[in-house]
Amino acid sequence: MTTIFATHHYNYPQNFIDMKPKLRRLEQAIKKLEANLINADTEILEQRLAIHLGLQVDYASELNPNQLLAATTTEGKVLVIAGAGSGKTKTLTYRTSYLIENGVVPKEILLLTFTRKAANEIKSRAKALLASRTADNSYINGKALNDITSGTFHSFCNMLLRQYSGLLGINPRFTILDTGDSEDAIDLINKEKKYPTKITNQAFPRKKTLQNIFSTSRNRRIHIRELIENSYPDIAVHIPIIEQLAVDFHEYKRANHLYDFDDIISQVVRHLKHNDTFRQLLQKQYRYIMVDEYQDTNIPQKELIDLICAPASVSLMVVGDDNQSIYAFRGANYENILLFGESYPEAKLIKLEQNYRSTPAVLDYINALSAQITLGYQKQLYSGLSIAGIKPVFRRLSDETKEARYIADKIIELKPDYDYQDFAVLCRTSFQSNYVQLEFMERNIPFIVVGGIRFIERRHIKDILAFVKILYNPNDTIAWHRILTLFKGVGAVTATRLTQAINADSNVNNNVNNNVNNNLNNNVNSNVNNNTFEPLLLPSFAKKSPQLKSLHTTLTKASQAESVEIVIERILEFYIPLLKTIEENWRERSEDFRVLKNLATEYDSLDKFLENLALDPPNDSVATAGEREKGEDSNDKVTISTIHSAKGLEWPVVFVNSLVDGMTPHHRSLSDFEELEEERKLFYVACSRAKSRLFLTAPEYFSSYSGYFDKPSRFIAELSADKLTVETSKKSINESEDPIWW
DNA sequence: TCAGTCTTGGGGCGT
DNA sequence: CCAAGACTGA
Repeated sequence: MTTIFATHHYNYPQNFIDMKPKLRRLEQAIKKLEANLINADTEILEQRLAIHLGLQVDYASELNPNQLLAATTTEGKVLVIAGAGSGKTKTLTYRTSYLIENGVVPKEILLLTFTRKAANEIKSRAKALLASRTADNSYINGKALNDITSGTFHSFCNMLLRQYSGLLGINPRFTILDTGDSEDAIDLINKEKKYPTKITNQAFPRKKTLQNIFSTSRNRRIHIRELIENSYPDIAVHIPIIEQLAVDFHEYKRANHLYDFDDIISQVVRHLKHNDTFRQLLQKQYRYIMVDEYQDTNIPQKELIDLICAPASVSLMVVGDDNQSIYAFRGANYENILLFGESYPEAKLIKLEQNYRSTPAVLDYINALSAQITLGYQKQLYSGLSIAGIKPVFRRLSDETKEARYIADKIIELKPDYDYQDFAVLCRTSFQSNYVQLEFMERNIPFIVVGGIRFIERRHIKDILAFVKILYNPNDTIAWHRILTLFKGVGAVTATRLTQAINADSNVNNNVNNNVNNNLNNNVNSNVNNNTFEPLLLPSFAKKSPQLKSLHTTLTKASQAESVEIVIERILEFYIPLLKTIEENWRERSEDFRVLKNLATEYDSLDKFLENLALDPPNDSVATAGEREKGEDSNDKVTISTIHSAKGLEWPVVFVNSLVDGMTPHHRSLSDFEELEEERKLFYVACSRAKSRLFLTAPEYFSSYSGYFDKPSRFIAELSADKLTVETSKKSINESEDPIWW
C-alpha cells in the first residue's frame, strides 16, 4: 500500500500492554451476536405488514429494507448497528409510530438518549408522522405521543428520584452538583477534616484530580485503590486518605440533599436493585424501551437498562455505532455494545449500512478509516449516489494562524456555491477554535461557537445560581459557602461555621416540611421559612461583614418573589454592586445576566429552572445570545464546534483542523491502546459529518509544556494515498519525493 | 482568621 | 501560560 507519507519518517510509538485476552473476549461476543444477524427478508416483512392492513404510515415505501426491519421488530432484545448517516433517527421515529399504530400504549414506551434535543426530535417527528395522516377517520392522534417517556439518562433518573421520593425514602428537594460544585465540595470536606495530607513529599492531589478519581471509580466500577495504582501511581501513598475522603464526600452529599451527575444514575440503580416494589413498578410500566447512542453508555447506565429490561417480556432495542464511542473519558464503556450478545444471548442484530449523507468519495475515505479500527461489528457503508464527488483534501500549513486563514480562504472561495450555514469547522479541543474565531472576525465571516467554556460555568453565573440554589435547598452547603466567601471579612472558617448554623436550623424545618407536604406551591416553590436565614444576623457573624445583613434582606425578599425572573432580579440588585468591587470587567459580565434573566422567563418554578440548567445547559456562546436579542438572528453562520459536540450533525462542507500527532490523537492518549482507539473513532466521527467536501488541515508543529509535535496525525498517515488529495501551494506532489513542506 | 504574594504544577472531550 | 495551592504578615 502506498501511504501518503513515507512511513520511515514517522515511527509512531506502539508500546501497549498486552490487550489480547480482553480483545479476544470482545471478539467472541461480537462473533456470537453476528450469528444472530437478521436481514431484511421481504417476504417476512410483507407478512408482518399485511397483518396490519389499516396502518396509516406506509412504512414499506418510506424506509429501506433494513430500516423497515428495525422499525417493525417490536419484541425481544435487539441491537441495531446504525452507521454514520444511515437514518438512525428516522428509523427510531418510524419505530415509535409503528409501535403506537400497533396498539402499544404511549406510557409504556421509554426512549433514552444522550441529549434532550435528540429525544425531542424523535418524539416530535413521530408526532408529525401520525398527525399528518389523521385527517380522516384516524383512531390515533399524534398528541398521544406526549405520554411517551423520553429524555436523557440523567433527566429520566432525576425525574424518578423526585417522583418516587416517597417510595424511596429520599428528600425530593435535592440540588444537582455539577463537576465544579463537586470539586468545591471535595475541597471543603478535605479542609474540614484536616487529614494528614502533607506527611510525605508527594503532594496531595488537587480537587479536580480527586473528583475525577471518584467519578471514574464509580462509572467504571474500579476500586479507588486499583484505579490509583494503575492510573495515578504517583499518589499511591495517599490512597487511605483518598478512600476515606470518598466516603466522607458521599455522606456529605446525602446529608445535605446534594446529588452529583453520577449519583443521579447510581442512586436509581441502587434503589432498583434493593427496592423490589420500585423495580417491579418500572418493569410493569415500561414495556418498550429504546436506547439511542448505546455505545456511549457507562456501567451504571447499562445496569439501569438491564434491571428494567430483566423480564423477557420487556422489549429492548438499543441503537448505536461502535465506531462512534467517544466518551470513555466520562466513563462510557465501549464494551457495552460489543458485549450485548453476552448480556442477552437471544438478542438479534440488525445493521443499517446504507449511507444517506456523504458522497461516495467521502464515504470511501471514512470506510478506510473504519477499517483501521481494531475491533467492532463488521460493516461497510455504501451510498446510493451515482456521482463520486470530490475526494477529501489534506493540507499542511506553517502554523495555526495560517491554518485558520486557509479555512477562511476556502470558505470565501466556495461561498458562491454554499451558504455560511453549510460550513463547519471541527476542532479537537475548544481552545483551538480561538484561532479560527479570530480569523473569522477579521474576515467578517459570521460564525457560531458550539462547545467550549460554557455559559453556566462562568464565575458570576455560578454565583447567581448559588443564591437560587439556597432558596430552593437551604441545605446546599456548597452554594452557601460560595456566596459567603464573596464578602470581605468572611473566609473559609467563618463561612463554614455560618453554614453549619444555618444548616442546623433548616434541617429542622426540612424534616417538618417533608412530612407535611412535598409540593409547596404558594410562591415559586421556595422552601424557605423566614427564620432559615436568622443566623446571618447573629452578632458574632454579622460583625464580620455588613453584607451579611443585606444578604439576609435580599434572600428574604427573593424567597417571596412570584416568578423566577423576579427572584433573579432581587439577587442581581444585591450582587451587581458586589461584582463591581471584585471584577474589573463587571460591565462585560453583566451582559450575561440579561441572558440568564431571559432563560428564567421560560420557567415557572425554581426546581425546573435549576434542573434544566444543570442537566441541559445552554451551550451557545453569550455573544450569539446577545446578538439574538438585538435581532441579528440570522441563522446563516459557519459553525465552529468541538468534534464531540458535532456528533449526530452534518454539514455539506466540513473542516477538521489540528491534525498533528499529539493534538489528534491527543498526546495524553498515545500510551494507552483503548484511548488511542477512541481518538481514532473521534477522527472518524469528525470526517463522517461531511456531506460533499471534507478538508483536513494540520499546522507544521504544535508545542506546549507537554512537548513538541511536528508529525502529521497518524490517522492520516496510515491510510492509503489514493483516498485523499494532498494539496500543496504547488498543487500536487510527486510521490517518490519528500515534499518540501514536510 | 483573612488576604495578599510567591510558587508550583497542570493544561481534553461534557451529562 | 494561567490557576490553584503554600506561605506570610497583619
